[in-house]
Amino acid sequence: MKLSTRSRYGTRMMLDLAQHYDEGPVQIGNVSKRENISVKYLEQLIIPLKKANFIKSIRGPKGGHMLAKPPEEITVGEIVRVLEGGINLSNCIENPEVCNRTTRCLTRGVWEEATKAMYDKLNSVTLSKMINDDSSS
Amino acid sequence: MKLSTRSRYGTRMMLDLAQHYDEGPVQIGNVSKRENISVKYLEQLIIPLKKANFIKSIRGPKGGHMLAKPPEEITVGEIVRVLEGGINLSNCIENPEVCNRTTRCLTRGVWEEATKAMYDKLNSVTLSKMINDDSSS
DNA sequence: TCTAATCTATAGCATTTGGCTATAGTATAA
DNA sequence: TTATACTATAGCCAAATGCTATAGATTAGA
Repeated sequence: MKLSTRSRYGTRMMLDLAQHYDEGPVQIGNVSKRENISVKYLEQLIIPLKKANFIKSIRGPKGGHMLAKPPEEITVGEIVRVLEGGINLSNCIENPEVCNRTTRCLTRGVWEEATKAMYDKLNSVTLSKMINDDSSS
Repeated sequence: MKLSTRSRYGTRMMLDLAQHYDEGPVQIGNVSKRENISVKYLEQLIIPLKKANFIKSIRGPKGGHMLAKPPEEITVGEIVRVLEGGINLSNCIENPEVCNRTTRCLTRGVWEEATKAMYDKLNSVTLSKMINDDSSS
């Protein structure tokens, strides 16, 4: 019942980009140093985030990555949804055949509701909110 | 980001026991047949549930297992907490050294809040509620 | 035009975790 | 005393995770 490092590292990267928003493109190597995450791993996380239109990239020398929209318009929930494999606590929703007759549906609803509660919370937090709420910066 | 089968199977077993509450001890073999879960796997799940005082067992022939308290006093959240390994989306709470300086604490709070939101929901659902809410029974 | 600095894509692998099975018991009602 | 239950621990296979490596494509600037 852990979030994958994809989500957690990806969120940290997005937060790093948010902190350097308006400073032009940020090189992935710099994010790597600051966040202590391998360049190659970050590169993998960038791909889906670009496809989801959260990051835009500029190629060539002096290129780099930056948020595709302002930090107040990106929520943690969106980032997690993009990076995490599935978004449900159980997969009996997509695959009803894993249920047996006796307690079918009895447990399903709870897992759905709990998943929703979690994402509702994550959706309520934007990158700018995270930065502003930080008391140590 | 899936719940383990321990939690899901364990919840189904508890639900099964709840449905046969007041019928005397339930043999693990019967739960196994009804829920289509291996006896040996169920036996493993019973141990922690007994330690947490959610199940009591009677040995010998005609023995079996039963809920240690009424279904309305047991919540899904309690069951999941007992059966799931960790209860947090991230383990940077217990192990602060996995955090790096730059974004320390910035992300931690979100994971904590989302975890709490999920458990708040699970804690609000009792076994009896699940049975009564079922429209197909 | 060339090239260094960057981003892109895919494959692969080592470790961990999850999910389950097997073995060897212990306890007890009939 | 024995069949029917429950208890405890070890081990194994498969899948997922977390990361690394290799090869290549793009492009601003000299």
